[in-house]
Order: sequence, then C-alpha cells, then structure tokens
Amino acid sequence: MINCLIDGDYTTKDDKPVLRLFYKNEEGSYVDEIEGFKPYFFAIAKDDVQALADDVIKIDGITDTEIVKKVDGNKEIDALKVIAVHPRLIRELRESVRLLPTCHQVREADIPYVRRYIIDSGIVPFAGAEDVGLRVAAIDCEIACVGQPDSSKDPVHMISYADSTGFRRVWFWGRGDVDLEYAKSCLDERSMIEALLKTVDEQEINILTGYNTDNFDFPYFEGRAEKLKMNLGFGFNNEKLRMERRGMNMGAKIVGRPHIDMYPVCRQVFNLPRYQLEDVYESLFGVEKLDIKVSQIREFYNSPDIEKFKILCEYSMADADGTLAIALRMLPLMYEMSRVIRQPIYETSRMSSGQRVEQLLIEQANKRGLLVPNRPSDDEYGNRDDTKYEGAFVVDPQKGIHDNIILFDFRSLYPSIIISHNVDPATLDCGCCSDTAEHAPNNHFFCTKEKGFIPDVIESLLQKRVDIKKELREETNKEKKSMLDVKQQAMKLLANSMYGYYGFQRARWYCRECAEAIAGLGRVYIQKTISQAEKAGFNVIYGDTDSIYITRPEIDDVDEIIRLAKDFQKTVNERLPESMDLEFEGFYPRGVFITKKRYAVIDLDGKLTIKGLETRRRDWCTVAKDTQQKVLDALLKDRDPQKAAQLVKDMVQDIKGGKVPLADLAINTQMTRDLGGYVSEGPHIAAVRKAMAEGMDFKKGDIITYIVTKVNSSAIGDKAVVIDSVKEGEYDPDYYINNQLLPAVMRILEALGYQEDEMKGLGRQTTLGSW
DNA sequence: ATACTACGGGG
DNA sequence: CAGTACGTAGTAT
Repeated sequence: MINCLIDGDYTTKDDKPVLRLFYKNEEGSYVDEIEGFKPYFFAIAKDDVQALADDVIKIDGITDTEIVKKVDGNKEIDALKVIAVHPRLIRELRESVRLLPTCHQVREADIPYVRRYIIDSGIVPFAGAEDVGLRVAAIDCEIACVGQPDSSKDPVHMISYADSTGFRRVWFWGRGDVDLEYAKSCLDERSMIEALLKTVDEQEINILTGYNTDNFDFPYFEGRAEKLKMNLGFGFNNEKLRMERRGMNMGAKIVGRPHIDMYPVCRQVFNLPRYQLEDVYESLFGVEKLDIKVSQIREFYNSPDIEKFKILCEYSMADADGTLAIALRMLPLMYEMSRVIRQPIYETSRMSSGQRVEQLLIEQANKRGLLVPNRPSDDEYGNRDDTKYEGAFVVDPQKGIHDNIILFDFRSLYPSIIISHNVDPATLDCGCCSDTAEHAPNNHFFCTKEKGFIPDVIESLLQKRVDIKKELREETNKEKKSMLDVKQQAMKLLANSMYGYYGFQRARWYCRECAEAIAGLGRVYIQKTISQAEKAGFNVIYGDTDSIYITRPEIDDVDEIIRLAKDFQKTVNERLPESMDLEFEGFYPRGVFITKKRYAVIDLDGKLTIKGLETRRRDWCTVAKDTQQKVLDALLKDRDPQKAAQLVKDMVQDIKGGKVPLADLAINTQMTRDLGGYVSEGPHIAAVRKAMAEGMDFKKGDIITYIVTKVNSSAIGDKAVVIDSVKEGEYDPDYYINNQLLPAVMRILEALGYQEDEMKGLGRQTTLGSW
C-alpha cells in the first residue's frame, strides 16, 4: 500500500505540538497525528561547550541539551543541540541563547517545525502520487463590477469548476437557467459559494488549483465570506482557508488539500513575454483559449440577450478547463520537486529556484551531519557584492535584425564544472592544494583531496538523472515514460540552478568566488564552442553567460540550417566530457538585437521572446505599449524597419496634433498606502491630491488613472490629473512623446541606426536603407 | 546620487 | 507563524 503524503501542519494539544500529516492511499484520505517530536536548534560555544550547556539548560522552555559532533564548513566541532518544548517558543529562545556570554552563535534556528520533521523522519512527500489517484480541481470566479473589484461591495457573480474526474460546473446567481449542461443557477451568492465548497468535498479533491488565485480569487472569497458571515471550509475535514503573507504576495493556504496557484509555477518554468492565462495556455497547447474583455463580464452578465450571458458562462468554463489542463501538465513536475527537496507542495510550488536548491542542500546537509549556514543578515546581504563577475561571458550583440537564429544553451555545463573542479565554499583555497590544484581564471582553486558537499550533492543528482534516463530508454509504456521524463527534468532544473545559487545574495551557501570560478572555467568551454561554431561556418551574433545565438547568413534553407546546427551540436557534445551537454534551445526565424540583455526573437509559431524591453505594464500608457508592439511586429514579422520607423513618426505627429484619445494616454498606478503613509509622492499621488481638493474620493488600493496635462512645470506631479477631470486633447504632447512613446520604441530603433530627432521629424534621414 | 515606489497575474 | 520575493525602472528628493 502506497501512502502518499500530500500536506502537513501542526496543532497544539496540552501545550505540546502535534503534527498532522495528511495522506492519500488507494483506500482514501486520512490524517496521521504524531506527538513527541521536539523542536530543536544548535548553539556553538565561544570556547567551552559544557559551560554553554550549563547556561542553556537554565532557560525556561528548554527541556534538554545534547553535545553532538557536527561538521561546520571543513571543521569538525562539538555543537550543542538545544531542545525546546514548542516551536512557537523558538524565536524567543534562540535570542536568549544567542545572547549568553558563553555562546558564539545559534544555528538552524529558522527551519520550520513541519519541514524539520519531514527532513528528520525520512518521509518522502508525494511518494506514489501518480499511483494513488490524486484528484485535482481548478476553480475560477467572475465579478461583474464597474472599475476595480472591491470585495466589500461587489459580490462574486459566477464560479467555474473543473476536476480530473471530468466533473465541470459553472454556478451563477441573479439570472435564470440557461441551456448549458454544466451551468447551474443558484439562489444567491451564498448558496453559489456553498455549492462550490460542497462539490470540492463530495468530489474528494486532493489538490485545488487556480490561476493567480493567491492574489485574487481566494482573497476575494475571503472578503466575501467576511461580509456574508460564511466559513470557507475548503480544506480536508472543512479546514478553513487561510491567507498568509509570503513576502510581498499573498498565499492561500488550505490545510490538508493543498492549493497550488499555477501562475507562480508557470512563471518559474516557462519563459514568455506575458503570463496571462491565455498566453500560457496557448504556449502549452498551441490553441487559443476563449477569452473576453474584462469590461464584457459586466456587460454580458447584465445583458438581456441570453446568448451573451451564455458566452460569459462559456468563457468562465474555459478558464477553469484551461487551468485544469495546465495543472495536469505541470503538477507532476511539482510532485517530483517536492519529493527531491522533501518539502510540502504548497511551499515547493511557490519557491524560487534558489530557495528550492537551498532546501535540497539543507536536507542533504542534515543527512551528512553538516551544520547549515545561517541566512545572511540584512547587513551581510547588503555587503554581498552584486556586481557582475569578471568571469561571466557576455559579448556585445551584432546590433540589428538577424534571420534564422539558433540558440544554444550552456547551462548544463556548469554542474559538471562544479563536480570536476570540486567547487565548494569549504574546498575554496584550501591549505593543502595551492601548488597542485588547477587555478580558475579568478585565481582561486579548490581542494583536490576532500570532496566538497555541494559537488557531491550535484553528482548524486546527475547520477540519478543518468539512471532515470536509462530507465526511460527501456520503458515502453507511454504514461510511465512521461513520468520518468518529468523526473529527470526536475533533477536537471535543480542541478542547473546551483551555479546561480552561489551568486545569489540571499543564499546560505553564497560564494561569490565559487560563482566567479565556475563562470571563468566555463568560459574556456564556451569560447572553445564558439570558435568551433565559427570554424563550422556559423556567425555568433550574441552570447550571455550561458547561451549563444548563432546564424548561417548565407544559407536560406531553414531545414538545412537546423540540420547543420544539430550536426555541430553533436560534434561539440562528442568532444565534451560525458556529463556535459550543449543544448539546442530553439530556432528563431528572426530576431532584433539591441544591446547586452536587450533583444527580441520570434519563433516559428509567431511567439515573441522579449528581453529587457518590456513596457507591458499598467504604468505605461497604451500608446507606448501598442506602438512598441507594432514596431516589434514590423521588424520581426514583416522585416520592415522603414515601416517600423514610419509608424513611430506617424504616432509622434498624432500626439503632437492632439489627436490621440485620452484613453490611449491614461497611465494607471496603484495607490498602495493611505495618503499619510507616503515619504515620496509620485505623479499618481499628486493627481489624487488635486482630485480630492475637488471633492473626489480615493483610498488605499485604488488604481489611479491619470493624464499628464499641459502645465508649465518640470515636475510630472504638477501635470498629473485624474482622467475624469481632463477633457479630450488637453494632454501634454511633449511628455507623451519624450517620456512614453520614444523611450519604449527608441531602445529598439536605436539598434537599427535611427535617432530620436528623426522620429520627431527634426533630423535628416540618416542611415536609412543601409539596414 | 540616492531613496522611494511601483510592476507582474486576476475581474 | 522556527520563514516576509525579485529584479528593475521611473520619478522625487
């Protein structure tokens, strides 16, 4: 019988912690309660560990101490294991211990109780997840409101639901039945929400998913539940939904029935210019998902035309269906990640790659008796150098438009470098190998006698990956094959993150010298690869750290180019050590390269990858965003720089002529605090102050929509006026040309030899035609 | 020059 | 709840 751990938390009974582990097996779901696991951390003595032990045991709340042998960096030491009554006391206790005169420092005092238990117990979360029949449901809600949805006023009007058993529903209220099989009319908002809760429970759902549900749907539900005095028992045994702060975002935590928001997962795994549900769906499945404009939700919900209302139902259903499809594709990767880093999926799915690597290292360190380094304090963090390493490989791009581009990726080279050179903070510049070890270009070297911890961890990851790939080759069952493929992907993602982790300023195992050494050593391989590419007739147009873009300008036949590139890749990989791999990342029919870190390429499906040029934010006006998009389309789709330049010139004239509608010039910025809370006030707040003087009302959380008007002042704030107080044509053309339109498009057109003055109709024609 | 504030996804 | 992102860009000061 496989018992698959899907979640865990703890409660308190008689002032003692009780772990609750939520499992699913073939027979159903159950909870395992565990008592008696005591929280602990470590203390290191100034000089006398026994004296420290004598002091520590006197502190209230500490039940026991134990002197244990631990390895710290490369020294073996006597550490004091400090055992406490309850996890919630740890914060205070670690301070008391840290301040003892006999104490040098405390360690591992910030590892949450449940995580610590999973590490110590050896339990693997999501073991057998693919075999116990986990049930996944996706939900989505619609609010038919004017302006910003506000949970204290606007009710939820529609909820859609789709689960992995094939059950689908759209619930709504305030309208009569429609002839759609899945659509059900409810009495009111309350009974609609109750229908959702009941369905989740009756369908025995294990994993709840949604899209941006952490920051929208669930907080909104919570606001409504407060208003309606309802309990949101989304969890196993009706455990309540709980919103928690995770950094600057929210996390919707549902105990026993983990909620996985697909938005952060997709951001992690895919590289797209935008991450709207429609974008992700299309990039995964290659077909468009039904989509309607936000303003149409209210229009269709209130429309007397039943057909329009039906479109709204279909749209809502498509959102839940689409989210479920994405979840079913992505969750296996998250299950495997959870298994490898041995953490609950709620946390795993929301971690950055750095945090995942760190979690793996914490688990592995514990297994090997190594003390985990502390996280850097704010001071240490600030002092860690974030300038670019000298060793990193970046070349200035060949500016302009290029055709038929191949992207190769070196990221997979770095794990092998870490292993072969034994790159680790504890082996760095050891006392014994200065003469014998090979020195990296940054002049550092690594011990050749003692194997480092991190190289060892990566080696076992890569070994596992080799084993999985072998299994994969022998497996014939399609489902099992894809399961194995996901597993090897997880190993690769973790192994490939380690280089970045060394340079990550918040890392416990931060080591700038290590990151620099890896980049420097990698450069040798990269440069060798580049000269091989050039020898093979390729033109290297851009390279940055771990990737190169190459072309064959003289060949027109795309298949031929791809064939040559793959031949080249094969030759390179044959000469590389076995564990190293140059990867074929993609083929792009066209790209425009501007400067380091700034370029855009288009793939065969017409999808753009844009780096360093993004203006797709609500604090840019539509004119700037749209014109930039049109410029990129003209360059990448039509290969027509003159068309790109002309449409910018035309837009400049339109703006100058006062012809652009205010809606296209509106800038949206959120008021994130109360008026009194600002130290520095941006244009949106200046606009709010003016509007309030005229009797309008604004509050924290509102999105301020403003126009920059013609006022004789150099401060943008003086010119900013909320859109309702501005008449058509009363905008400041200079601002929109110089601060919105041109910044957005010139970063691209510059690379093609165009200058600002020319766009404004001032300068002469310069290098036109030569591009 | 430095500090502050905002962006993403969702309706 | 033993844990509070992230990297970057525009504007104010």
